Amino acid sequence: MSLAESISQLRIGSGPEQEIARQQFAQFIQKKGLKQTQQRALVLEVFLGISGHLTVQELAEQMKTHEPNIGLTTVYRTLRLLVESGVAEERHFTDGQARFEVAKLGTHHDHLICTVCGNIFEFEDDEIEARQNKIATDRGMTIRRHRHEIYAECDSPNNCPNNSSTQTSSSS
Amino acid sequence: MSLAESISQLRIGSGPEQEIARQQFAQFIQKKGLKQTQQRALVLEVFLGISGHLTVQELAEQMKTHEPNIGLTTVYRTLRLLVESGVAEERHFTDGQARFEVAKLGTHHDHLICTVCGNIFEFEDDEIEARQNKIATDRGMTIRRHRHEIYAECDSPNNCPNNSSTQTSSSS
DNA sequence: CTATCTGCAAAGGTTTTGCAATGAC
DNA sequence: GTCATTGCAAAACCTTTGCAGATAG
Repeated sequence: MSLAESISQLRIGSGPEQEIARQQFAQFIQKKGLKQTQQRALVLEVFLGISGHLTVQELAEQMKTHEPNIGLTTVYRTLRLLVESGVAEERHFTDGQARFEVAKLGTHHDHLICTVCGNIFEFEDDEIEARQNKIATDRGMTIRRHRHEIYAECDSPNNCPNNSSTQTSSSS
Repeated sequence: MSLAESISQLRIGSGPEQEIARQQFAQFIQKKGLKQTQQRALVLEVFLGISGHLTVQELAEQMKTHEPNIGLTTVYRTLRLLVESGVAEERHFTDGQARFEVAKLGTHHDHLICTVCGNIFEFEDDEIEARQNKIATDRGMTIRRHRHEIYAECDSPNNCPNNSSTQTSSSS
């Protein structure tokens, strides 16, 4: 089957993190009494293979290069399962679209978003994390999670790999 | 006209912050060659009068108590102008809906959200702001704005004024 | 074989757009 | 008088749901 071949191909070049994610998802599927299907495997592999913050549309596009018959609905449903299983994380930036990224367990990474080219960088700062904890504990509260997004303009567009493509019309 | 009367009424009780916002919006309108209309004034006044994070629907509802004929489209369009002018800020929490809040000029207020009672506190931390700036400038970027939300649980529910109800109003 | 899964189409909800009439300047 | 603005309806958009056929266990 070409679908199975695609999945095997995609697996080449994967690291230990991907392996953990696969096991995590497989366990989740079993525990819930669900079934392991080729479509789910494909969604997982494509998702793991792409590092970034993907919309469902972008993911579905990539998916279709491997299996044109895959339905948008399946991508949505599988993505929800991936979030439930802890493999993926769902985020909402300023546009109305949901974006998904690989959940990196333990490491908090926040986002620096370029308002010129839409590029998304990740950052982490222990000092900020520490101050956050203080802010919460000062009020007798315990942090569950947090979200930190910085929207900035790149001074030199060379920074941004995709400054000439996918422009979102903004002029001010 | 009842619309004008509504606007006048709404203005009563406003503080200096609202006055600044009005001027800012008026300047924006003029600079852009746009026109000052009663609908825009009403949207602005209702928006300024409500402290909180409102969806367009909620705002439109409030609007209709003053002027039933106002269209949802106008609310959307005016809200966009308010964001452009810097008077309002648009946010996206986990649901798909956009929420708007009054942009408090100069003072960055970030959010500490209690996951137990839904209360929203505001905080500000110079150290965090400084680290943010460094993160952006290190990559040759200039910060336009940022978004920092901490989700936490209150240890002692007494902290939270509205832990027993579902109020979203703040007491400052 | 049975229960889940898939893909299509249709529905759901939020936001945008086209257009004739209205209103601001 | 001119050009932006309004409100309605319709479209566009993202996401979910219903259903008959296909598939995993």
